Amino acid sequence: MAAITKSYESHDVEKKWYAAWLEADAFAGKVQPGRAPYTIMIPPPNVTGVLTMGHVLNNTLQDILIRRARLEGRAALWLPGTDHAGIATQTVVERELRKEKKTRHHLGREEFLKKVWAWREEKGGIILKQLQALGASADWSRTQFTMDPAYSQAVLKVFVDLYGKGHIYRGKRMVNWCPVSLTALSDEEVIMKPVKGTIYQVRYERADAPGQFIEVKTTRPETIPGDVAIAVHPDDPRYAGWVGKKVKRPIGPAADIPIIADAAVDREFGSGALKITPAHDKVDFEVGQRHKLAPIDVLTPDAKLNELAGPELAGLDRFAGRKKAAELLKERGALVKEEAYENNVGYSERADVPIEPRLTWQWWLKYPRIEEAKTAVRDGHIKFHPERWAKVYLHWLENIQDWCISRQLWWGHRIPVWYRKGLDKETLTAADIADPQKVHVSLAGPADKDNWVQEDDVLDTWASSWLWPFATLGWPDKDAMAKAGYDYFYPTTTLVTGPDIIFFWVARMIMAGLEFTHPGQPLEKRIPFKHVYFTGIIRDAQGRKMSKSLGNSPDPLDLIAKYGADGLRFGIVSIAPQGQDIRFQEDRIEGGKNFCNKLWNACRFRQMSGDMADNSSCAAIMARLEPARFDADDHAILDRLLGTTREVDRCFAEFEFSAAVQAIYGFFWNDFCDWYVEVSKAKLLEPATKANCLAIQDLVLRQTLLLLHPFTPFITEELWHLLGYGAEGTFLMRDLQMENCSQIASRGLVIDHAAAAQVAQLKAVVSQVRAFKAEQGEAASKTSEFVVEATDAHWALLDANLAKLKRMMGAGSVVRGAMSPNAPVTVTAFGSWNLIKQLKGDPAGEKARLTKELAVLAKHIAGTEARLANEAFVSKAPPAVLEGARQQLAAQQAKHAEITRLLAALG
RNA sequence: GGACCUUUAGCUCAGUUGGUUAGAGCGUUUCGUUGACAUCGAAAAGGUCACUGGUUCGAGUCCAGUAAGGUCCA
Repeated sequence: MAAITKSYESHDVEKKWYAAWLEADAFAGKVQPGRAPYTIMIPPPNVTGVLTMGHVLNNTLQDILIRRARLEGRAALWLPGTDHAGIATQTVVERELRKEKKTRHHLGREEFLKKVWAWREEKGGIILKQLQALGASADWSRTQFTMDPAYSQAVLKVFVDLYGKGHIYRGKRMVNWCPVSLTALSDEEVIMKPVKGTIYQVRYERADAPGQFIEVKTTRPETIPGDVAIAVHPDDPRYAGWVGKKVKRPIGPAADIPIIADAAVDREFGSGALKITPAHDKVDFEVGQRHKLAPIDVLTPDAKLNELAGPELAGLDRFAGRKKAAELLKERGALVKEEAYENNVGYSERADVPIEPRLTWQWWLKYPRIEEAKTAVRDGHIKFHPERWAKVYLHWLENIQDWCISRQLWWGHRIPVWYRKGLDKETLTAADIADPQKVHVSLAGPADKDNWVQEDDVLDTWASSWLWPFATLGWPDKDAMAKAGYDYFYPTTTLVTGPDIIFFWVARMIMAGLEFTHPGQPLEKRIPFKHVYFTGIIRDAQGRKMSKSLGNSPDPLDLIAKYGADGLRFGIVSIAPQGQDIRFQEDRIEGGKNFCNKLWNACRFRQMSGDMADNSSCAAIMARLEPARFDADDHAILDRLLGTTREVDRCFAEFEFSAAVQAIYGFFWNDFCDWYVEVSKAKLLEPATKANCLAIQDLVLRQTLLLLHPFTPFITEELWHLLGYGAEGTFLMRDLQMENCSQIASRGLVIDHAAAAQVAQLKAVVSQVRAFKAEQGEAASKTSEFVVEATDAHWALLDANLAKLKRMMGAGSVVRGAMSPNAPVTVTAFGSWNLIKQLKGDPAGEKARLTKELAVLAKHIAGTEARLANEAFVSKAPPAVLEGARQQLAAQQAKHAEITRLLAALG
């Protein structure tokens, strides 16, 4: 067996084991009848994406879950992949084209798509490689892409299917138009931002009564040429005589527009009159419809004013047009006032420019299974962690709007609709669309393709990724489904994602799963997952979101190089409390690295302490234990091992990953390294106790490696082999099923809890004596001399543990005797301790010190006495609490008496 | 405007159904390299648990309200 080196070097270990795992096909998700499946579908990262800290957190958690599932003996499948990210990917390739002074239109659709595929082959999906550096144990042989042929078929089939069911329709409606990407967006892709701008108060002159004006307030004067009416509230007495009259449009082509009455007008806002511009505002559009007013669209698709805006404005972009419009209004005396104003403006998520409400033909989806989707979460078939997100989810479903699923892009799933050649798409009626002679909708397309033209638009990327949990398992192709294990792995077990895509993706996947999987079967068979774990968002130390533009995100690959993948994983999980945002601090990652080194060195100590014995299984190690030789420390460490194992079990059940890591950290560092390993040093010198002590160490290390493996897979696999826990050619990560507490306990291990409790008391004495030494200026490593005055019972206990105590507290000798007034003293729960120093004592200083301690003690005693004197407390508090208080008081009083006695001796 | 979250040590955060004198890591200070580990060890200092009321024998924890910060929806 190789000797363990002095410090842990992550790089080679990571490379070696990842390659070995891949070689052994250890990540394969296989159907294993008789075992429960555990399935995770990766939230497919954008194919243009690179690894961010958010991905690190998210994928570390998925890897933790999937590795733990393997250790629990479940058939684990973690299925990876990427999505095609319509706008993002098309933008990346268009940017490259621009370097050659070309646009996609120069190439044409077919050639452009070839370029995108070439880009994807060459540069897309590097994030998946990066995930491997993190140790992700996904089944790479199953990697999927939303534009793969089979996946695409599923997407198109769903379109045709939903169209056939009447869920999809084509409609000319107001959409969120991105003037940079030149496509419609869904409501979810619009981000509302408060914007400081100007509000203009504009007056419109009565056509029939010159000199009379009606005033409106607007932030968008450049749209005045598109005004078709002025609206007032029907019950507004100020305008009772005005409705039905006409006013002159102050700029743009001259026209008289009517004053109309509509209840949608807010009487409190401005003067209570509203300009109606149906082509450029959602509310105005609805008003226009009600009053049968034809919209006038004064903007081009890239948000420049068009000729309908009139010659002064035509050709200007919307912001320049706004300024110009204000100037024109001023010149014509129509501008009453302008003032600073802040309002919420919708921005395009991708292009970060204000969207334009725009009237266009689009494909819309009426969501299926809305009620079932609510039920699934409300009744707990799908559990959200933390639970509170359920409320956000349900609220969205309560207010759900039809989904605009068409995008004016080339990269994506082209909508499987064909129009008869020569049809004017702009003027199609609902009846036309329903006519199979005019519009054809199918997977295969029309037989006589030459007579038809396919729809130009593609589907929203989310209209493909909402099928992810089952389209990745071969759906809807029966053979592919059988091969992928669809019936076995679906519904999946857990989804790990960020709350920012709860509507985009989570809610839509639920509806898709309910609609398309296992028709006719109960809801719990059709849901796409049983648990959804929402991670927090990683922020920088100042609490800002990490972003490329701020440059405040560290490169995870740099962190891996610096601290190791295990260090990064351990660190990031330790600072990720459930459901809260995370402030990233690199020192926590350093802490992860240090923990790995500590683990490494504890194993190194074991290896140096004695020859390795049979470590081939938990049972083999248990057989080496000698319970008859157990001392209190042996009982205590095994007690803590079992307690920690139980705690980690609980944490996994509750999705409390950081708590799990902290439990393991505390146990291993404080209980094992700081105490048990140290007390072992005395035992290992004794032939009678050595073998048992080594067996206990072997057991603790083995079980700790198992608990840790999901969090730090590389170092645990390495140590597993270095300490002989696994045979060559086997893997902890694949071939091992961990024993749980009850299994260990059932092998005849009996923990003496009283003995374990005694260790806590001795620890307290050691700690107190160490502090006493430090206070007295004695170095911890110095072997100090002590005289102890104690009762027979206390001395007996101290005497039985003397070798260990001396080592732990740094004592040369500890002898029983009377306290000397010339030596400093500390009063412990196990007698009074004199520190014998070469220098003469300092009675005055000693007196002051003890007096101070006495005062603190007296305060505590008074508090405890008051509590116990309270009749209500004594009669109502539970017996255990009462007994605790009484014992505490007795201990405090005994210490008080002892210090009083020592003070008296000082004179 | 509606909903939710957060507020505990210098910093980042734990604190499970209310129960002794509120914890951890980092940072700070002091001391220390004897054979696991200086990526370490020993110890110390540091908190009016945001605020105001209430319930209770007992409140960081439960209830009501206030303030500050944040997120989502409209």
